Amino acid sequence: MTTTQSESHVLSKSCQYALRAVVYVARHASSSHLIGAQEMAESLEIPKHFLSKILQQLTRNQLVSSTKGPHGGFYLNDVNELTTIDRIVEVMDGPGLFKACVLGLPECSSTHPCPLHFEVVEYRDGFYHKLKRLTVKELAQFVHKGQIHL
Amino acid sequence: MTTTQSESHVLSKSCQYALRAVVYVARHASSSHLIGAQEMAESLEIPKHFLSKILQQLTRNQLVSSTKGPHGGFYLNDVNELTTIDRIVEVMDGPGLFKACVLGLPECSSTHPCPLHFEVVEYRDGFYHKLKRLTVKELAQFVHKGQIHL
DNA sequence: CAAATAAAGGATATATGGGTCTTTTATTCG
DNA sequence: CGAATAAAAGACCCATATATCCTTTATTTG
Repeated sequence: MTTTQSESHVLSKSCQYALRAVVYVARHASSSHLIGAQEMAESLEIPKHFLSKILQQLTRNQLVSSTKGPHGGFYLNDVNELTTIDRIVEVMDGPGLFKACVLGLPECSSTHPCPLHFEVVEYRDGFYHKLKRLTVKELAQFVHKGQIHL
Repeated sequence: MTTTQSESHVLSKSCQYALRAVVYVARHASSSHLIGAQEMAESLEIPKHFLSKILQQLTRNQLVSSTKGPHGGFYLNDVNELTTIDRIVEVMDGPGLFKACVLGLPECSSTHPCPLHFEVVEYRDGFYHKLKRLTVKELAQFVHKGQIHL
């Protein structure tokens, strides 16, 4: 009797790492003091090379900024700080996530719904709109307060 | 520039298949007319052998009933029909899903929250409680109405 | 009982996300 | 300029979800 349970998750690990990294950068970096992938990987306990890949991807999509060389590293410019969380998710996990059917059907909408559609849309959409309204800057500020941790 | 987007999902494919299969059985099987994995796989366009495995797992956990041999197949007994959807999800994807942190942190709760915790708990919990209140029987009945499809 | 049927079960293959390693490019500083 | 530093980029490996195949067990029917 082998009870195999597949792992499932709302956000991919890459995306989770990306969000934590961005918040970390928002909190610890400034234009005069950049943060390296090394330090970030250690603090957040994320595999270094994997994190580098993720930061690359974020940089390419202009969600974080970087410079090479000594004292180089990552930081957020004024535009980056106003990135909304849904953008990061979109870049990492693709645009399909917030539109996808719970049951995995290719066609599922209010005009052609799966049996679960009307039962659960509100949670998917609510989640989406929340992330759409939340900026990196705001999210990072939460960390100051109370017991909030990364 | 390789923009790798990992696919993410709330429910694993196995779980999605499981839910669709159970609803299919609820709608098409009766104690006098069982449904075979073959027919189900074709109708739902799910790989047959993979579906068989899933049905096995559901049967072992007594969420569906089955008999072997000619005219054998799957059906739901009175108890099976009252299974709530969250049970199926739990059996397929494990119990962790509805408790898991969005950011993947091992410790995350209202007393020790991640930055996103209070922003999104309501959607995770709302989703969970919805599935907890919904039975297979009820879900299957939705399919009768309107344009709902599997 | 024998043959046929279909689920149960186990072993194995494939695809993908996750993770590692090495080389190249850009930048800083002595 | 040359050495050191750190990101960018590409190749590669590993674990797991997904998918397939084959054998065994149970049940029905002639």
